[in-house]
Amino acid sequence: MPAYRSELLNVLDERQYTHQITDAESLDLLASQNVVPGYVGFDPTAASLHVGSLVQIMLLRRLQQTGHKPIVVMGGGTGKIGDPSGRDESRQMMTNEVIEGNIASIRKVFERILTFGDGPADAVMVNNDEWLSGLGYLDLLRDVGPHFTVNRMLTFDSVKTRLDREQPLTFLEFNYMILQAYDFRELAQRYGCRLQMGGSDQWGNIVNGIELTRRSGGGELYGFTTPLLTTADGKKMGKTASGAVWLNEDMLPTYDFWQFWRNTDDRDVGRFLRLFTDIPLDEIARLERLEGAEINDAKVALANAITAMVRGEDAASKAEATARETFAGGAGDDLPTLSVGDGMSLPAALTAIGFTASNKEAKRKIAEGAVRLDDEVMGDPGLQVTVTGGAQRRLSLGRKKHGILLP
RNA sequence: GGACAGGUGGCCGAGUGGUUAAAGGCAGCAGACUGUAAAUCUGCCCGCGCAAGCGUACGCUGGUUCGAAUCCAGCCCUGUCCA
Repeated sequence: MPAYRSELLNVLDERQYTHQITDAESLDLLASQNVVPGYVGFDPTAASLHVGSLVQIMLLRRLQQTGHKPIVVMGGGTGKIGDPSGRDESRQMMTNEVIEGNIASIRKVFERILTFGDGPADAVMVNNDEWLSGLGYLDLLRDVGPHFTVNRMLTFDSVKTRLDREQPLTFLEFNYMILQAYDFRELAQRYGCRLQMGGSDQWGNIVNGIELTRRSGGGELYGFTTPLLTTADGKKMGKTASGAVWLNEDMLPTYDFWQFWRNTDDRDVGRFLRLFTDIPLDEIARLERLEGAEINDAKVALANAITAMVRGEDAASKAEATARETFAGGAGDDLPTLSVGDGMSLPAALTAIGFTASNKEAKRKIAEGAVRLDDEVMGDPGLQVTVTGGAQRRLSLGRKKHGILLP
């Protein structure tokens, strides 16, 4: 473990974000003497980022926590193209209005995690469409074209895997890396940005930006990547059963967000605590030593900390309270609710509350004995569910999905 | 532009005229076991319907046939090689 002189690299190292650094020594020196503006790029392909992007978001948070300036770059321009990295299919192109809407929505989460403003270490958010959309093709070719050889571009993983698999890679996507390199140089000029961070799959793109800038006399820039984050059972972060784990509240209820972290694999708990929370390292070490059922305390701490950061303190404590009540057999008020009116068939209720995707699936679950009403197994798919008076009933699918039925 | 090979359910991938809502695998959901974990075993896994049944589905559009994912024609898309 090399001890760095800058707080930035020490923190990143201790919390295990480090995968590769282009020139650790120089970056370390720079960060120990100056405020370093650094950026991470995000694609506004949806109205929310999901937990797969959280490591990168945390990089910006750590940057700010150690006194530097985070720049959130929204790939409004590059988003029109689509990064071929890790993708085997081309993305759909989006209209400007959709992209604008997505950026505004994504910004809400960043405002919780970073401090925005005009100060030297305040975060800023920029859209690379600002400079990319105005580029003239011939100008770009003359300016940037000479610095890239196709030979080299063909060696990049993102390109190679596509070609090896005999899958299409359009010229449009092939140009992605050039535009990302252009971004880095542009950010260096506009904001004095010196550092780009990202997942390990971005290494090639980052290095391109550094080289482009150096070759065109723009000075020395640095790159930092994190390891590709997978869960202990080898899956990519961010996707679960019912889809992506979205950061935005309107895309995923806070209770479900909290549950996602509460259900973390034992083996991931320590790592996630370091990466995704500000909990001090010695406290994390203590939590990590918990064994057997006690490790559940660490999972609650994890879920609370992340939920508080992304959704707010209140939302987090509500989710925790609901979970505690619910798993003790009660019904917390953060659970999904459904009004059944004068009565509703059981399968229809299961689908309406979002536990099953179709009535058909609901009936199968009923037949499997997975559906309970007030903790009593319901085996009759024809059952009409009613709620009388001011009462409420608890509808459950499996051990984990619970909801409240109202009249 | 030419030759050849392809386009199947969330993904991968069988299937060359009926018994195919379509093998198998992955992912997923549920049950058992547990600690709201993992691993393991079991069941399920297009939709509507209580059900009988019906409706959709194998790139698109037509056609042949009692019957087509499977045969024919045209079109669209992808890859490899050639020009």
